[in-house]
Amino acid sequence: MSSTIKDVAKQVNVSIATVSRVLNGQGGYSKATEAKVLNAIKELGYQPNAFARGLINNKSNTVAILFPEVSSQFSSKILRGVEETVHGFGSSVIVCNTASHGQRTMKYLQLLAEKRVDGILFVSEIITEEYYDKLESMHTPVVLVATESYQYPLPFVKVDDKHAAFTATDYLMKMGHHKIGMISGNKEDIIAGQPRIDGYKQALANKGLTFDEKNIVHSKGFSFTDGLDSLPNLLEQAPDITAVFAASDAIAMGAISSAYKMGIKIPEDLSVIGYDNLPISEMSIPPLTTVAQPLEKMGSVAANMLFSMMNAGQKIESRIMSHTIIERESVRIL
Amino acid sequence: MSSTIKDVAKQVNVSIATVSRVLNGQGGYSKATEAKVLNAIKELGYQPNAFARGLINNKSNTVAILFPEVSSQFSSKILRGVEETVHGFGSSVIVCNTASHGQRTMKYLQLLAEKRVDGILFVSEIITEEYYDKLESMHTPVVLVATESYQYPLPFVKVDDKHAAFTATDYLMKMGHHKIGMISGNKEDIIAGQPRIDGYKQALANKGLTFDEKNIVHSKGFSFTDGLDSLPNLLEQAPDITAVFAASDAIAMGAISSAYKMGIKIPEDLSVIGYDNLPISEMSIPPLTTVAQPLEKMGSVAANMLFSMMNAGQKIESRIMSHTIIERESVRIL
DNA sequence: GCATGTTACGTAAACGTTTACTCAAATTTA
DNA sequence: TAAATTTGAGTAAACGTTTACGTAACATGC
Repeated sequence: MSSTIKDVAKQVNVSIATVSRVLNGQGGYSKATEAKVLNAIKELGYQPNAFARGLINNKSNTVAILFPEVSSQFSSKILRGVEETVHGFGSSVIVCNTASHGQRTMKYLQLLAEKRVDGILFVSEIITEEYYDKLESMHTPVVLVATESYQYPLPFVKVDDKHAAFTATDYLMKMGHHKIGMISGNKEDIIAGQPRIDGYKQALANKGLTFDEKNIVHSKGFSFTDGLDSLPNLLEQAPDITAVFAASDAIAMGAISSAYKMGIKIPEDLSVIGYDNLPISEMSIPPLTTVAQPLEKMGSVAANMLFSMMNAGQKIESRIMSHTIIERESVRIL
Repeated sequence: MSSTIKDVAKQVNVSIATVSRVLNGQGGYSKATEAKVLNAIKELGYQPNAFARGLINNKSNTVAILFPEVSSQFSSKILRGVEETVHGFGSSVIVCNTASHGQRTMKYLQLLAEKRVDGILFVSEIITEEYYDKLESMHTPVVLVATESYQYPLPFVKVDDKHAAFTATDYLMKMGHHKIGMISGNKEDIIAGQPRIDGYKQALANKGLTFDEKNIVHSKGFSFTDGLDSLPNLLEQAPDITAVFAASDAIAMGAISSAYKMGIKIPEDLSVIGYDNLPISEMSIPPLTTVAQPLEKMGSVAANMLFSMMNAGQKIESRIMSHTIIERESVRIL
C-alpha cells in the first residue's frame, strides 16, 4: 500500500542505505543525491515505518502513563504537563486507566512490555510487589508521580504532603483560627492520607495547640461527595471549629456545598482551605483558598526525568516540588 | 536483553513456527508441546515483540485521539470512554494535545502515520483541507467526536447542538421564563457556536417570542472566565432578563460566580442553565441545571465505530447522541 | 496393502528498516 | 607522481515475528 524505502531507492536509483542515510541526516552523500532523494520521498508520499525502525533500534518513542482515574482534573493536569514535554522530545504518550485495579494494571504492563515503551509514569498509585517485579523485568525507566514507594527504589516527583498539610494548617492559624477541623480523606492512604493528617497535627502542636480527635473526620476517599457527606459529621463532633482543612479540593468543594445547604456561610461562619489547586477551586463560591501542587509542572518534570534516565541510563534523584498557598476567599481573617 | 521466540524454540527444541502457533493459539500442535512451550515462555519471561508483529501484520493495536486541550473536564470525560473501550479491544490509546494549532496537529499526524496507528479520533476540532489530505494519505479510519465536517465525508458522533440548545431554551420557557438571555461562546465556531445560537432563537420563535439582539452576548470562547466577564455585559444590555442560557457549563459557572459578586442570587434573581453536564456542574452553588452531552458514552461509541471500520472496512454511519436536561437547582420556576 | 487424509511440525521468505563492512573514485598530501 | 586520505555510495546481515509451503508419521477406508 504505502511506499517503502525501497521504492524511494529505486526511483532515485540509489541503494536503500543511501536513502536511510539522508532520512537520518547522517551524512555520507552529496548535495545532489540528497535533493533527489528528498524529492522522491515527497513525490511518493513515503512515511518511514516505525515498526521497522523500532525493531532495529529497540526504541518506540513512546512513553506510558498510568492513572487510577484518567478523567479527573488532577490526572488531566498532570497529563497536560507530561504530554507537552514528551511531545517536545518527539515521542508520544499512551494513557492507561488502571482504576486502581491490580489485574487491570498488570494487563496494561504486559501490553506496554510488548510495545516496548521507553518509559513509564505511575501516577498516584502505590507500587505492589507484583508491579515492581514486572517493571524490573521490563528494564524500563519508571518514575512515580504524586506518590512514592518506601519499599522499592523508584524515583518520584511529588509534593511533601506532610509539609504541605502543615503549611495549610499553619496558614489557618496565622489567620487567627484556633479551633481547626480536618476532613482527612482516606486515612489508609499511605501517601495522601496519613501524612496530611500528620502535617495537620504537627502544625497544631507547633503552636502549642492540643490535637483533639473530635476535630477530625476521615472520609472514604478524596471526592466531592466525601466532602459533602463529611462536613455535617465534623460539625456535629466539633461544633465550635471556625475553620476546616480539607485534604483535597474536591473534599473542600463538597464541604462548601454542604455548608451552603446547611445555611452556613463561607467564610463568615466557617473558613475552609483545600489541597491541590485544581481548576475548580477558582470556580468555587467563594473562590477556594488552597495549597497548590504544581501538577502540570510535576508532569513535565517527571517526563524530563524519564528522558534523562532513558538517555543517560543513570539513576535519577527524586524531586520534592514546592507547594504554595493560593489565597482566595474561603478563609476569613479573625 | 529480553528473550525472543528463538530462545523459547531452542529451549523446547521445536521450531519458532511452532512457538508462534501456540502463541497465537492457531492449532497444529499437540497438547504436550503446547504445555512445554507455555512453560518455557513463563520460565524465560518471554514477551512477544510488538515491533516484529506490527511489521508483519501492519497493525499497531493503537489508536490516537487528538484534543484541542487535553486537560479539560470535557476532554477527560471523552477520553475516559475511549480508553475504556479501546482497552477492551486489547489496544492502547495515544493522546495528542493539538492546542488547536495547525502545525502541531500536522506534526502529530505525521508521527501517527509513522507509528501506523489503526485509527484516529478527532475531538472538537474542525477539519481543514490539510488535515483531510493527510488523513486520506494515511488510509486510516477516522471518526470525529463532538464535531463534524460539512466538507469531508468523515463519520462523527455528537449531540445535535441546535436541538440541544433548543431544548435548553425551551426548558427555561416551560419553567415560566419569557425574558431569556444567552451567553453564546465563540459565535465563529461552526459547531458549538452558531448552532447553539440558532437553537436558542428557534425555541424563542417556536413560542412566539421575538428575538432581541440585546439579549445575547458573544464571548470569546467557552471558558469560565468568558462567563465571568460576560454576565455583567449581558445584564447591562438586558437588565430585565430572568434567565440565561449559557453555551457551556464553564460559562455558566463563570456567570454564577459573577452573579455572586454582584449580589445577584441564583436562582432567585436569575436562573441559569448550562450545556455539557461536566462534573463541575454538580459542584456548583447552587448545583447547575444543564443539558447533558453523554461525553463518556460518546467516547465509547466513537471508539467502537473506529473498530468497526478497522475490521469491516465499511463506511460507518454517523451517530447523533441524544441530549437530556439534568434538572438541578439553578433554574427557578416562575 | 495401497491410496488418501490428517496431524504435527520444520524451513525459509517476507515485513521495512539500520548499519557494519566494503570499495571505487576523487581529492589531498608529500 | 605516487601514496594516503576522504567522499559517496553499495551489499548484506540483522532485528523478531508470521505464514505459505513442504513433509514425515500416522490413521483411515476399502
